[in-house]
Amino acid sequence: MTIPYESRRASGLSPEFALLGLVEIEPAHGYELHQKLHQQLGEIWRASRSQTYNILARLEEQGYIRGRTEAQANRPSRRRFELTSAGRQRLEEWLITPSTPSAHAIRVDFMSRLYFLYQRDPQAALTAASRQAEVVASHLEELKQRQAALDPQMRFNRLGAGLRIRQLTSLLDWLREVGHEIGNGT
Amino acid sequence: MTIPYESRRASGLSPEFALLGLVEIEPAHGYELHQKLHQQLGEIWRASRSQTYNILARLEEQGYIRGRTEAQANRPSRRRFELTSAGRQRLEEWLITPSTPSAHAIRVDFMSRLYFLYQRDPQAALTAASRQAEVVASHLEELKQRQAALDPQMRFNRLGAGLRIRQLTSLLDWLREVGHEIGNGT
DNA sequence: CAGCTTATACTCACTGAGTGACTATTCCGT
DNA sequence: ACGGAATAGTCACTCAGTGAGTATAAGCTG
Repeated sequence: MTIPYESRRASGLSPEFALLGLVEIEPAHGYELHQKLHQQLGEIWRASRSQTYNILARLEEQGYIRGRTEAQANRPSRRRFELTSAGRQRLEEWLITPSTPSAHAIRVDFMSRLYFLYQRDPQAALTAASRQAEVVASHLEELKQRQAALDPQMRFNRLGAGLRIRQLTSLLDWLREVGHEIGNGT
Repeated sequence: MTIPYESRRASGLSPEFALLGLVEIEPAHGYELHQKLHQQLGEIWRASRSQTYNILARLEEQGYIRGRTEAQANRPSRRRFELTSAGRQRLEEWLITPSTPSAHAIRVDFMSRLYFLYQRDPQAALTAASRQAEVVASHLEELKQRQAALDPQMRFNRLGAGLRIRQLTSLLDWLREVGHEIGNGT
């Protein structure tokens, strides 16, 4: 059995879905997508240009987007990408699936999801935020129990676990605040 | 001019230095190092066995460690690694250089440093912690200013920046607590 | 108006992170 | 006696991420 990609690499996030989302809003070529990523989600993702192209190439290879070369007079020709139906499906699935409860995943993956959901419907974003908060909260409980069970001798392991717990706690606060902020339109 | 490795990849942390540190304490072979990494720093790093071997291979290629194959009767032969002088130098340098001020770097890179420093001399660990706290604090100020300067229209960029600030703040609290905890020996 | 930088648009070759599957042998428990 | 853990390591792979390079036209500067 082939283990699906998502579970194989819960970390290792890249702006893959953000690019799918941008392409869905409007088909565009790589250079343009890279710019949008920077302007609109620049505090979230920091992909280099070649990284953006890399991801687009992979997405095309995997059949989630399809690019068509457009020749231009007086300019380098370019490839305009659009979603395939597989890509659309993948995007929709991502939009309704909470991120893994790590600080990093929330900051990049969840934030991207929130961005796209909000554009469609602020209410959907609100729902996503509270579902995400639940996932984080339950993971937090789990971590707390695990820490309690850690060998007290393993001091640095405990400290490490303690940091995680703290970070998740402040993450949770933030998630709830985001819910509020979206709720009452600023 | 070649840009040095460290600044090229401030993120992308791997248990590279943790392995150097373990080898310094006691020369060992890969399997053993992997186990120690798990037992002693398992809450911090989660490297697979092959990942550990990968890193060891690279470290050897780069001249930081040197491995000698030991044949064993009735067991697969193994390679015992020890630090080279370049490796020792690299390790010492790492030990006195604060981590980049991101949550992830603190959790893995800084924690590892603290672990090794503490074994040598709790006082050194204390110093490292307060130096690290300074670095984080100053980065935090920078972020706050950058957030204030962000276009308020870019709501999601602001939210993203806000989250970073929160995470860094709780990080800083934790760092100071760690200082205390080390200070009064429990 | 010659010459410089900047913007457009993409390609390539690379190092490094991280995983899973595989090879072999020995020891241990049932 | 026999299956499974433990010991010890290799291999081939995908994905993350960077820097340098290619080519052309628009814009501006002295």
